[in-house]
Amino acid sequence: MLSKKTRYAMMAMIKLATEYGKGPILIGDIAQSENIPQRFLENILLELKKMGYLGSRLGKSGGYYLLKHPKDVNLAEIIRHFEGTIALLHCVSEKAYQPCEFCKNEAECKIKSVFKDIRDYTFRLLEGKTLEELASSKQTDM
Amino acid sequence: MLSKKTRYAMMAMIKLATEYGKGPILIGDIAQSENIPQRFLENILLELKKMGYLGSRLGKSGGYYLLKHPKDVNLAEIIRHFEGTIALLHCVSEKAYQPCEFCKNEAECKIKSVFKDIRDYTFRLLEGKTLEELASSKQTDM
DNA sequence: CATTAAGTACACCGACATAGTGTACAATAG
DNA sequence: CTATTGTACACTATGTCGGTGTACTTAATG
Repeated sequence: MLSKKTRYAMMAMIKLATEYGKGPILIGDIAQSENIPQRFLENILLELKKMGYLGSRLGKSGGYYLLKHPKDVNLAEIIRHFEGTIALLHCVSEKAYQPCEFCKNEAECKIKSVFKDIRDYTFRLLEGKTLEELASSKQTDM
Repeated sequence: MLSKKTRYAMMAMIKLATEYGKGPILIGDIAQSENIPQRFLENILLELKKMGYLGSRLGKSGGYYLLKHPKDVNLAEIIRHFEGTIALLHCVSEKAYQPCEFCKNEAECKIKSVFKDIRDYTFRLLEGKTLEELASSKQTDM
């Protein structure tokens, strides 16, 4: 199950994608339209900024805005950052791989192949979902 | 990411499947061969017993044994029980469905369809992996 | 230049989940 | 009867999640 933080991050990014090119958007506006506690959202947006996705402007008429083009950001990257990995087991993760702590012989492990298959499928789908696509279908929010 | 408890449960079940029909297996033997802390494993086996998968015998020559045939138990049920759901979002879960707390119009939500797709694929694969299949390939452990 | 509206920084916190452990008891084989 | 096994369940240590508190910095505007 994804954490709230991850879901909030996705929602905020999609919102910012729908407003792409319109200049800075207030945290408060995002919080309100996406139903996210504002103080929590501040932390998340700051984190997304440090990841290089967002820019911000201080002071009056400040706010956050997408730095990258919506077609260049997909759900896989966002989820991977906030969840640590896409995979259900470390031993099948690409970016957070750790050798299995139990397996005596990973190559022969049949469980591993199922989870690897699941991770690959999941990754492929999430990677294919760009903010552009998600924003365009957004009469409604997530 | 799956919890240790879930992984331990899967491993213990596979181990018991490899010993299916051989009578009760000691907790200690499972703990040792699968590298699971014994006291923790006790809790897990008890839980699996309450789920109806395992039987047990007390006293000398006691232990746990699979009640169901290994071909009648799959990974999906085990994971679902210990993780609560297979899905990454409640709103796409079959067994732990909850309406999306954010979505104003779930039917139109494009994110939902991706996660539904992922859940369905994951479930299909895990459901197809029976203990019988996993035990037969088990020169090595998970 | 003062005021006000924004984001920034980061420490802190309560609640809950995870991963166990302690202790005492009950059943069974031999 | 006794040793060996599982049973029961309360407890605990640690970490993560989902925030909040407080003070500060920057920028627009009038």
